[in-house]
Amino acid sequence: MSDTAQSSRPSGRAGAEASAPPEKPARRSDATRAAILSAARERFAADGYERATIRAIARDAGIDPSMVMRYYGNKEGLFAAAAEIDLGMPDVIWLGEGKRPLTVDYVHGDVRPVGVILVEHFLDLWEDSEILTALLRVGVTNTSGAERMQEIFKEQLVPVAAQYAPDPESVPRRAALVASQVLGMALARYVLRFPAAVELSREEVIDWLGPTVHRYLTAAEA
Amino acid sequence: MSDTAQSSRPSGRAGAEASAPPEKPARRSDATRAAILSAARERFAADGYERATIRAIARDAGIDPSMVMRYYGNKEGLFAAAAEIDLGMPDVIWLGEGKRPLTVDYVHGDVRPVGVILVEHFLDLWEDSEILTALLRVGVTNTSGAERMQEIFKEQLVPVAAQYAPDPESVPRRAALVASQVLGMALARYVLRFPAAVELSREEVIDWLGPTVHRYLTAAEA
DNA sequence: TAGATTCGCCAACAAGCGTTGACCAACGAC
DNA sequence: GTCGTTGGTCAACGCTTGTTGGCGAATCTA
Repeated sequence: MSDTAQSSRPSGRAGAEASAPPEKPARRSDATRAAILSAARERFAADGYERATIRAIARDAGIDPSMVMRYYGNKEGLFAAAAEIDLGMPDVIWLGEGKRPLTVDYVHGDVRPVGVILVEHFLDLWEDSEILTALLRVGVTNTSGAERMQEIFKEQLVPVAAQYAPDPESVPRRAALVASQVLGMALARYVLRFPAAVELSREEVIDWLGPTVHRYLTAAEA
Repeated sequence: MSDTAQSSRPSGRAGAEASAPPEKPARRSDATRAAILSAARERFAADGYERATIRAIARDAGIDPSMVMRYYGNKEGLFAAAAEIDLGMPDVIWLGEGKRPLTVDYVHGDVRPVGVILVEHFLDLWEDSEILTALLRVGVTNTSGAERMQEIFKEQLVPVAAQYAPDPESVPRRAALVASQVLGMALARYVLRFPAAVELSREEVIDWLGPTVHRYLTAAEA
């Protein structure tokens, strides 16, 4: 409850600057907010939802627990804010036409099979930040965490699958298959830390999973 | 602390019966113990470690919370007892020699590719009981849960991989790859419940994952 | 029948949780 | 300088958790 500031945007700062993002007050407490969010991601990633206590997060951020409540309403709200994720899926286009369709990743100027590009991209995502670990650890035991994962799957992975599936009706199925393999490797490697999965080199993971993902996306149905 | 009964096994019941399993006192409270264990598995599967409270488990089992402590020492002990799992991996042998090695499952008299047999077996495991769901939900946020999964992986899945890997040195890697795909599908389908993964028919899962698992086990390295 | 043991319930504990509201200090506008 | 707004701390609340010890009833042993 309470909007933090409902009747207090009369003066010059609110709607006068750039108009691309509708609102950006730039408050004095932004540093604190960011510290809370960062600490929350760390704790959620390390401990999951229940054991990541607001008190511990506040301690990590160097502030009082009540600040968390003030800025994010409650624990659910804090998690929702911390689990705001953009997978940044590579902007790819279809190049091949025969048996081995290729794609180009505009950002990296890469021309390789989709499967390989995607697996590499996911490895980067999981290793560059702990936010996906947090989401997975929470999603497994928390309803709203699982719903968040479903949204991300639907809004960010399905569209990629739609570019490659030979049959539009099979798109969600294919996306689910890709998710199962990618999430499964993340689970074994970054969450459960199976030694044999951790010891796989980046190249090995790409070489083994790339073709699998590629097949899930592009192969004719059984 | 306290062994439940340290100086109280003098009389005739203890070591007198069948000698195959070393000890089987057959206590009067076995029904209660079983009820607790069953309720615990349900709760751990549904809620994960933290939210599966001893009080809730006791309520489900229709007894007092203190009974749980008496019989299993503490919550950790209860989980350890509830997570005692035998995957019952099919007793398989190598039949093929060319490109498509086959196996026979002695129990079912089945002759098909290993990948298919394994995927089918895991589907049965996940659907016939909630114990694997419990283990996965707990393993993701709880250290001893994760360790339990590592043990099961090492003792029950790696030996299967050892029968098929062309190179003995690659066995753990291949087992990890298989685990990543099988666990990933279980995660998407039974834990996170991605609609697209839930809607896959049993046959579709087998047709898509079977070849993947088969390749992870038997293909030459990249 | 007498005694010991097992089984179960009850009441309580110390600790930790999310959350709240009162209060003080710094800042910005006029 | 004054005053409203914001940023932050402190102490406490009601509740739930894992865990403990005592006590009565049922059961087994003899």
